[in-house]
Amino acid sequence: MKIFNSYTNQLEDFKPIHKGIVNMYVCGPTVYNYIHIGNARPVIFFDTVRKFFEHIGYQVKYVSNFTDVDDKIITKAIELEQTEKEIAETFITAFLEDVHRVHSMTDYTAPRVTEYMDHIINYISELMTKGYAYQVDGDVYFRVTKMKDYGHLSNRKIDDLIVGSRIESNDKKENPLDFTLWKKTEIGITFDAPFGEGRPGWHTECVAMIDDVFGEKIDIHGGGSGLMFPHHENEIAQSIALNNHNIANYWMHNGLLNIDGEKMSKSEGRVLLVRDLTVDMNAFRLFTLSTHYRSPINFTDEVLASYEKEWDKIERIYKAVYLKLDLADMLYANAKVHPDLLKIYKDFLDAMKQDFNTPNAITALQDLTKMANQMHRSKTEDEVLLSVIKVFDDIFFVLGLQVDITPLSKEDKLLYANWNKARKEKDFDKADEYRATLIEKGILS
RNA sequence: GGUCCCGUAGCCAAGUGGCUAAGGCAAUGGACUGCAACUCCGUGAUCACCAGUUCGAAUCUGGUCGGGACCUCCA
Repeated sequence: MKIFNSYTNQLEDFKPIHKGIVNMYVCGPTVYNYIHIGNARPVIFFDTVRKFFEHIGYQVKYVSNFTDVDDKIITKAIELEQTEKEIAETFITAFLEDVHRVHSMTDYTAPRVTEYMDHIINYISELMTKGYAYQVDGDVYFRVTKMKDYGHLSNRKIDDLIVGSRIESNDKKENPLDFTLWKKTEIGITFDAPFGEGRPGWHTECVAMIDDVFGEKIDIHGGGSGLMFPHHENEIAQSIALNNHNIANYWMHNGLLNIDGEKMSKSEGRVLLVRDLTVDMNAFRLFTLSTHYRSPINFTDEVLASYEKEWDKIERIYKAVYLKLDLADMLYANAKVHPDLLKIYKDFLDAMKQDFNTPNAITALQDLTKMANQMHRSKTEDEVLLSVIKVFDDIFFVLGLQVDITPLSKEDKLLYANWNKARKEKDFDKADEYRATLIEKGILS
C-alpha cells in the first residue's frame, strides 16, 4: 500500500501505527450552507479510502468534524433571524443527507466545536502557558515565529510569506503571520474563557478533537488542498507546540474541482449544489473517481454524460447476469473462481494500493464489464457468472456504487418464462407485451 | 512581487527513463439480432514547442508559449 504523503512530498509505504487499524481524520464542513459538488470530492474520495482499507481487512476509525461556530454561521444566523444553533442543525442535517446522497458512509464520528469548547479553551490555555500564544485585548494569537518548521507542509518559507502577505490592518499581532486562536467579539454567539468572552478561531478545533478522540498521533489526516495552507499548517504548528508531533503520519490532500474550466465561485454564481444534481449518483461517483484524487478535476456536462453512459452499461450487465443466476436459482450457490476474473480483481487491488489510483481501478471495472458481457453471451457456467457478481460487488463496495436489485418473485419468474415462450413460438406481439412489462418492472433494461 | 501546479488523440484520462503510449466516450467499418435496445470485434496520438542529459525520454534538466492555483475565508 503506497500513499503520497503531502508532508514529505513523496510516495511512501503505508504502515499503520496499530496493526490492522487505520485512524483517520478528515476536515469537515463549516455548516452554514448546502455543500456544492466541490465539497463532495473529499466526501467521496476519503469515503473510498475508508472503504478500501476496510475491504482489505483494516478496522478504520473515521472522524470528521462539524464546524458549528464560525463567522459565516453567525452572518447567516443574523440574515435568517435564527440562532446559530438552528443554522448549524439545519446544515448538519443537510450535509449528512448529501453525504448519503453521494453514497458515502454517514456512520463516522463527527465531533462539533460546540461540544469541544472546553477542550479548545484548554488547548489554547496550554499554548499560552508554554509561550506559544499571547493575548492582546481579549484576542489570543499563535506565535508562528516560535515554530522553526512552520511552512513545512505547504512548502513555504516564513520570509516569503511575510513578503508576499498584504499589509494587514490588524496591528495587534506581533507578526502578520500569527493566527487567531481566540477572538474577542460582541456579535453573535460567544463563550466564556479565562482570556475573555469570545469564540475560537477555526484552527484549533481539529487538533483539539484529534487530541481527544484519538489521544495520540493518527495515521491519516485528509482534506482538500485548499486547506493545506494555512489551516493544516496551523494545526501542525499547534500540535508540535503542545504534543511535539505533527498530528498524522500521512497527510493527504485532494485536488480542487472546477466547472467548465473555472473555479466555482459563489460570488459569480457558478456553484452547483450536490442536492441540485440530477444525474445518477453512481455516474457522479464514477466521474469524481475518474481522475486521480491529487489532480484537479473539471466538471462539464459532456464528461458527466459519458459517465452516465458508462454506469448504464455497467449496471445493465450486472443486472443481466444477476437475472440469469436468479432464474437458475444460482444466486446462493458456490462461486467458482476464474483466472481472468482473478486478474481483474488483482488489477483493481493493485490500482487502489498505488496511492488510490481510482482511474485505473475504474479501468479494471470496465474490463470486468466487458468480460461479463462476453461470458453472459457465451456458454459460461453459472458458478463462474456468480463470481462475476462477487467481483462486481467488491468493486462496487469500495467505489461506492450501488445497484438497486432484489431477487425475483415467483410471478416475475413466470412472466419472464412467458416472454421466452412467446419468443420461441414467434408470437412477437405477445412477446413485446411481456417485454414491456418486464422493462416496466425494472427486470429488463 | 513571491511560491507552486499543469499542458498525452474531437472529449475524459492512465502511464513519470526502456517491449508496437492503458482504458472509456464520440466517430467510423463489421458481427450478432423477429423488431428495438444492448453487446462484441476492428480502426485513431510520437505525448504544447525548442534545446540538452542519456545507449535510450511523454517521463530528467534548461528555455519558450499556453492554462490554472495559492500568498486573504475556501474542499
